[in-house]
Amino acid sequence: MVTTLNTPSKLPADERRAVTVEAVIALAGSQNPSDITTAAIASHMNLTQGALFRHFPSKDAIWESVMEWVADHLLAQIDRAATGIDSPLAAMQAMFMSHIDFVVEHPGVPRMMFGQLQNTETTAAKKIAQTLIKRYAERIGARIEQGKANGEIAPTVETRAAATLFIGTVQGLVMQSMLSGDLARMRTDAPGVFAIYQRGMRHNQ
Amino acid sequence: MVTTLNTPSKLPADERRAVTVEAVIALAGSQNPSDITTAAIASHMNLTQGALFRHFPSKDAIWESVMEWVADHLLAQIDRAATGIDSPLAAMQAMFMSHIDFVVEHPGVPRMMFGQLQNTETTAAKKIAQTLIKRYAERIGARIEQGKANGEIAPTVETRAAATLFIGTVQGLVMQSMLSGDLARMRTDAPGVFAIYQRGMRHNQ
DNA sequence: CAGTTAAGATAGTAACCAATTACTAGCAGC
DNA sequence: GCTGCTAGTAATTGGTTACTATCTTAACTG
Repeated sequence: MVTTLNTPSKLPADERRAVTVEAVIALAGSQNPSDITTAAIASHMNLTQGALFRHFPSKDAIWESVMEWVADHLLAQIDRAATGIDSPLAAMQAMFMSHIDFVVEHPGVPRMMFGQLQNTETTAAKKIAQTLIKRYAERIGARIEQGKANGEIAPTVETRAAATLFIGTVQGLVMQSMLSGDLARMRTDAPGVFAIYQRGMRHNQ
Repeated sequence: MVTTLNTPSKLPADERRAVTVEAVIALAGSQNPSDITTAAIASHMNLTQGALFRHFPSKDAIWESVMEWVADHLLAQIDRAATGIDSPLAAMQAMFMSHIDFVVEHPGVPRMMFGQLQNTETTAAKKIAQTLIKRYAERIGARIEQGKANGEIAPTVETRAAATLFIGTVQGLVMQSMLSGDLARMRTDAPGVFAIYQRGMRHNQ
């Protein structure tokens, strides 16, 4: 009756791919993504290096899967945070905080995003990262337009600039916490930072 | 009378080091810093790879020199932009625009900064990058305090949060332009973005 | 102009990395 | 109980990288 709770040494292909993605995300939390080797990925999941290539045709394909995971989960998380909130500014605040939570839970994610966007050749993984940010900006932009129609947001605000600033604000927080090495600091700093953003957007009265 | 204007084949050590730094900055403008090889650096300056190690003990030492160059020049540029401007908010705007100009002129710089900050081991180059951002934040923080005393900036604004947001704002613009591949877009988007920031900071009346 | 030396060329080396290959254990279905 | 499939191992390959040892040359200097 000694049932082992460890993952079995052999996994079906789709599960193995999922575990691989998780391994990469975990590793990115503690080292520069650009020097995560296939050997490191494999050893982190108790597998030999060569076995990885039974499930992925190349290392690039691994990155592609990882970035897909990131895009799906991040967008789902901010969508979930914003549902049921009528006020555009309040919805944006919920998305902001939920994004921060996501990063604190998965510290490897911003590192991977930065890493992908630095590639000058357009890899598949980079394209996914680009699409993610584009969709993110669209969601924010829609709320801003709502807010303008609403009277909540000043009509003089440029929508594209405001969406850029929103994303930049998150990135700034991430960067500062990467500098200090204290990820939790992001959560405590977030409200004050967002307050200034909100103040810049809100229509007086 | 055929005086060649080309740089001579041999250079004194200090000049060679300066040229090396420039080569790295140029290369970072068109490729991921983490795969700039010593061979690529050397060939970009018409030198053999081995010759580099006459002037630098290691590749890390090259990165150290490069980051020193960045820190010195960026801080000098924003200081120059702000001198003689009494209004804190106006000074911050000048620093903002001047920072954007710096990045447009040296597109490799943000890439290198991101690259350095992703290293988890604390290299000498990373320490310089950290110090740079710390000093930058101090300069911005000082202006914010001036503005509060001045009555120009709302007293409710948290100084640290506002400094974080300032830097994040620049980073957001950089990131968006890296996404689109259109660096010049940064210049056109910058005023609208800064306007929102300024609106969030300013004391009403 | 001769002698010195700093700077560069050439040709390595050891370490590392992604990808491939030959082989094997375990299981399912006829 | 054999057959074939799936997932894995272990060893190896070709290529790249930072760094070095040794020889060569260009540029000052007295």
